[in-house]
Amino acid sequence: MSNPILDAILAQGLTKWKTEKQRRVVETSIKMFAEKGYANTSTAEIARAAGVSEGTIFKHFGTKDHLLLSIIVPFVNDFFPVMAKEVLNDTLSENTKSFEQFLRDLLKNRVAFITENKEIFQVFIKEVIYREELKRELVPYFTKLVPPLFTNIVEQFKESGELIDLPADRILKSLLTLLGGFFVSRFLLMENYIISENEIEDVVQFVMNGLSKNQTAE
Amino acid sequence: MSNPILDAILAQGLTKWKTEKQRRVVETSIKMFAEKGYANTSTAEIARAAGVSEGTIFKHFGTKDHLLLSIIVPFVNDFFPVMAKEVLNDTLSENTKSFEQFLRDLLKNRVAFITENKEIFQVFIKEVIYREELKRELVPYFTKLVPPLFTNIVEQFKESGELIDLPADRILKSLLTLLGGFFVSRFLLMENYIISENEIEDVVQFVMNGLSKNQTAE
Amino acid sequence: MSNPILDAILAQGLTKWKTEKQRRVVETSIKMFAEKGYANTSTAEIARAAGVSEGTIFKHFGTKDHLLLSIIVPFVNDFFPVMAKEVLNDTLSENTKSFEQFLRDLLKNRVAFITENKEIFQVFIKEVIYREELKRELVPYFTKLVPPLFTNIVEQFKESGELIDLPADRILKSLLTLLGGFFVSRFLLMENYIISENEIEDVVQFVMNGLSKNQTAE
Amino acid sequence: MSNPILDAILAQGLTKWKTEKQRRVVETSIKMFAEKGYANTSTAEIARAAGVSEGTIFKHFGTKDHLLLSIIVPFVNDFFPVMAKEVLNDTLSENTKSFEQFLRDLLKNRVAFITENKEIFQVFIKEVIYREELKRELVPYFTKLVPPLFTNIVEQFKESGELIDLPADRILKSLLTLLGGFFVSRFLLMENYIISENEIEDVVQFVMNGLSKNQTAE
DNA sequence: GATGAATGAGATTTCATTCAT
DNA sequence: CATGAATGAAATCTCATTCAT
Repeated sequence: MSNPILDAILAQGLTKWKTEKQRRVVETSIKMFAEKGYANTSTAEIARAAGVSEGTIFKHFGTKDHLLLSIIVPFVNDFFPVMAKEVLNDTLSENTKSFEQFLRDLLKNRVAFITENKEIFQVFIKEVIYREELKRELVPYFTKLVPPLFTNIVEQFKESGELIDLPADRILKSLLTLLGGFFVSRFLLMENYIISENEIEDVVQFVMNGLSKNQTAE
Repeated sequence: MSNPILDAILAQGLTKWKTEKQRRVVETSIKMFAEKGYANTSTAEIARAAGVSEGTIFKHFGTKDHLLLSIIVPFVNDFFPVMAKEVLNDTLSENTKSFEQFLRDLLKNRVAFITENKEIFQVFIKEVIYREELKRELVPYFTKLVPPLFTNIVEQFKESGELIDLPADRILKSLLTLLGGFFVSRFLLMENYIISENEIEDVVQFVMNGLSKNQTAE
Repeated sequence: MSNPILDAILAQGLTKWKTEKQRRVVETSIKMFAEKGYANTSTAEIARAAGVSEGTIFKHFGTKDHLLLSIIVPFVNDFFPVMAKEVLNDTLSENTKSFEQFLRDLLKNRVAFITENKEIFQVFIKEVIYREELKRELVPYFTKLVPPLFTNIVEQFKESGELIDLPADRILKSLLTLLGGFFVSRFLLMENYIISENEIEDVVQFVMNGLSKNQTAE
Repeated sequence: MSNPILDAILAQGLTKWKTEKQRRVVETSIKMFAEKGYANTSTAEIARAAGVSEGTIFKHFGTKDHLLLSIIVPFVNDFFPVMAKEVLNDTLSENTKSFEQFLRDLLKNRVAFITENKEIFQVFIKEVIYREELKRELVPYFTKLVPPLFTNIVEQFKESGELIDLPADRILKSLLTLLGGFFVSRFLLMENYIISENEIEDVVQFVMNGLSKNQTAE
């Protein structure tokens, strides 16, 4: 039942790094893990690039693995909960008149967030995909956490008649697959790529109307 | 300008593995690279699991890196060209009456292919995402190769009035993003997952009509 | 219930070292562990003194700890079983007329054996005393194994009237304490010390008659 | 000719530890050294367990080695001199009528002392046996110091006719070997073992009369 | 006096690769 | 073609010790 990585995730408070050198280690690690991957980055390289001794890294983070978690955990703690509360509820209850608008706001918000944390996002995705143990522990965490966040919204707009009359889980599967592919392709495959408002709008339109022509007219 | 990996890709003929032991090495490597990633699999482990000596591996493959390429290259050589010729042209000229039908056939075909080569697909994706040098060399190869394959088809169905009136590159971006997300999520994140006909149909419908309700009516 | 070190002890067959280099590693380790102790001997030192690379050590022995066991285990397997069968039974049934004679023979035999394996004996004792985990696993092994070997003999000579009329366990406790102290002091504290026939005879006399004067006569 | 450890032993006065934190460091070190040995206990562990900073340890003790000496030296200074004066002389001149009684008193006294200082005794023995340099410096110290303490007594009781007519050094060798084995086995191998009056009496009887039956009779 | 961040030397361990058989 | 012992470079990690605060 015990899940050490999730335990670590939960245990990690909001404590930010105590010293300048620790901060430099984390920042450097993010950059190097994002570029070459965790397994291809040595602690010696990190130490050199961060201008600290290797001892310092291990003094503070214990193991290289825990250094990785020290990067991933706060990101995970920020990414989904924030999505849950700030984005979903706030957006939904006050401003949003339509699912289309909700989707547009969500996309803009998450694109902005990931653009700001692009390298951590890369590290996170790469390691979740690459390392079986991380996948085993984190993927269920998401698949349990994320769909419920959206189910209510989808149901609501199905009732209002805006969304197609399919079971919410099937709607979400398509939607999340597209959004996942969107983020991964844009932030992992196309580096240095900047997502424009127009592109977000294309995605929104694609989600809403698909590719066939005469959806609306006549 | 020289590109060693592409060179290797092109140089590699259709030669299949000569000896039983070589075959076992390749098969074992695929399994282990798929599960733990290239960087986390040692040649000693492969040798043990394949029941050969480490010497044998290096006799045949020279380096561990070349062993990886010996796995990836034939896969790449199969995946896209086959897609190009067999699927696209054949499908298009003879059977296909609509883009929707083309998309359905393409998806079924590629789902079948990847299901058969699931582990190699995992190795391929993981390493392309994980290792900068591989990404730098292979991603442009795809972005140059793949869109042209589809441009004609998209244009054709735009003219026939089935597809929305957007520039082909924007249509393709949305489409390929979705399809990429579909394959990656189904084959990398959800292991042991079997894709049903129904699910393919859901994707097709989503691509064609999106999520909003009143696509057709009134 | 499982006991990894005992498992290793039992698993270890009579296989002697396969290669010359491995033999040199073991021999060098014994010398260095005996002199400076396991914890104060680095694998780098061993490699240098044995004329092999560090890699070779770890290729064959896996860990430094397993190298230690590779030394201790065959020693343990030789020391006690041999004592049990060859020394006790053979000596007892055929040659021995008295407990005194049995004790004399036993002492000579074991002194000869340990003199031949002095350094391994030192390593063994030092590590059993020094490291809690080894003690926890090996001490019960001895306290279960050794006393039964002697109980019969003691009982037999109690009946024949040669030995004092005390419970065998109390006799053995005194006897084994003395013998243990004898071996440890002579082989661990006094190095380069050679045990003479006379000294063995003194021990035998001490065991039999103690230090008080008027044991026998008048 | 200079002997740093002996120098330290002599230099160390009766100064007890000045601050609470120093006391905690020493106490914690004794426990941890006794359990895992000096070499397997890090100063970081000691600091954590003692609730002080690592800096504090080095502030007071300079080096880890000196911390060990700060434990061993007062013990050595207590153990033998006290034995010399209080036990030997006092006991001898006033109360003791026989060697047997002297031995009994000595054993009771030392058993009580070591029982009280069991962990320090363990540290002391372990490190003397384990580390060559300590052995080289401390063993001669004992072999020079201890036998003279007993020679007079042995000679006296040889003259009085109680003890066997052997050279004192041979008598002492047997006796000290037994006593050493007794203390080491009881306090190092059998932990949590409590030595009873009966057991002491058994040892005394063994020393005086040995194991053979008809010492006295007829 | 006390702290604990930082260090660097060195320890153990891993691993792709070589090569004699 | 096949082996597996051997290597050495590099990786992760440990730890006594220093020092600014």
